[in-house]
Amino acid sequence: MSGTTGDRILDTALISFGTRGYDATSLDALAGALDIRKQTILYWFPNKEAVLSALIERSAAELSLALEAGLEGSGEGWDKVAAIVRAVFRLAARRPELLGLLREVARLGPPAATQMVAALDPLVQRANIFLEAEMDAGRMRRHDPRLLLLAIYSTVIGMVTEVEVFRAMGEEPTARSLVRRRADVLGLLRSALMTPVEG
Amino acid sequence: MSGTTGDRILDTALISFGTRGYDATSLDALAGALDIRKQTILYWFPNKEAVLSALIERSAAELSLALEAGLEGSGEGWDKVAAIVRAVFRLAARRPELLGLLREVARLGPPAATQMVAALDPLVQRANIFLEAEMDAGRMRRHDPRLLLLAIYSTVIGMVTEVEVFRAMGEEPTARSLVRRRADVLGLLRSALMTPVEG
DNA sequence: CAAATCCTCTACCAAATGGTAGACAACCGG
DNA sequence: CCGGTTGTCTACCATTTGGTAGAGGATTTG
Repeated sequence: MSGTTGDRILDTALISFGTRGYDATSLDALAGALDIRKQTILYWFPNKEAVLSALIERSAAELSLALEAGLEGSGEGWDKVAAIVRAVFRLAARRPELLGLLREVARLGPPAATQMVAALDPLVQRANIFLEAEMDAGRMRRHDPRLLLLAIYSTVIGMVTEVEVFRAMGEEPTARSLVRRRADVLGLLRSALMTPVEG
Repeated sequence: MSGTTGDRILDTALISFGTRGYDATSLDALAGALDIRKQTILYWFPNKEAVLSALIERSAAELSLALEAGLEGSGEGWDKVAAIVRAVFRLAARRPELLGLLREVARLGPPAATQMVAALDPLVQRANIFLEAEMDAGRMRRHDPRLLLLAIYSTVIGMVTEVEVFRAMGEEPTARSLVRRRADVLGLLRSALMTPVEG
């Protein structure tokens, strides 16, 4: 995967924290998955919390990178929103742990959640500015941009990370099902966000 | 709060599982909060998992009761959706643990998630039938009703339970902020779901 | 080549966890 | 008033947890 043992630890921690959860991942289990001893982890990080903290920083960076692309390129208006939503679904398919971690950290609360939100702040700012501009241009319905962002976040992240609910409802977590969900979310969001075209 | 010690245990477990989480709640802590010994818990329930299981059953019933009311009374079309969303927000204000538990159980996965979904199945069925009828009547945009339900679920539950994200973003969890979120969600959902009135 | 640095390991440890065994008091029907 | 049931407790226990202490091999550096 990557260079130092420290990096490998974070790689594995991402998967385990992002799927099983932080509490449910013991240092021993983490070490076991890497075929090293727990003391090696504690050499690279002073304690378990520090592993999470470093992981948050790294993951926020990767998340930002993946989504900034959407905010950067690709037209404006709805196209841009769609591009970002697509980017999130792409992440859900290729790196589900990353979104899982986001959710887990949100659940853990401070200080982890605070750190994650802080690390994602630039992204949030850009999104806010974009949304306001769209509203000013009359392409999007007026809303409090912060609330709007959180609503979009809830919807998309939920549709992408509530694996267990889907499984329990009989939806197998296949690539096909993910595509269907994406189409649905896109349709819903367009109706919800965009002002109807007149003509 | 209520009758038997078994009930009191569930009362307290609801709060703790629903806010701190299942893993983060030890039997000792649970007992401590009730000023009893952990062995008393293990007298009423064979093990920790059984506490969760009983709690799920009880909470699903309460949840159903609170929401069935919305599905039962109050007009049709949008009014009904709004009534249910309002019911959820009312729960968020009065019994946040209940929604917290829902979320926690969804995260825990089988068997807990499966049990919860099964217990809520009647509610889901009714909601599905309602949505299909609305679509057939042309009042709502066409969607796969299951996906639609999950999208609404994600949005509303997210906006109501992602306390930590809101806090980390500087939104204090006040009653006022909850009301604003409710208004926003209602607005968004109406645009997303309902076919525009023509005339 | 010696000394320091870097990295991983073995050996522990105290605290907490879920759970078992069984004493003991209160209560209740015959 | 007595035998059984019910409910809570004390006393343990094995396992797991996050973490410490420090030995020892490799690698770099003077």
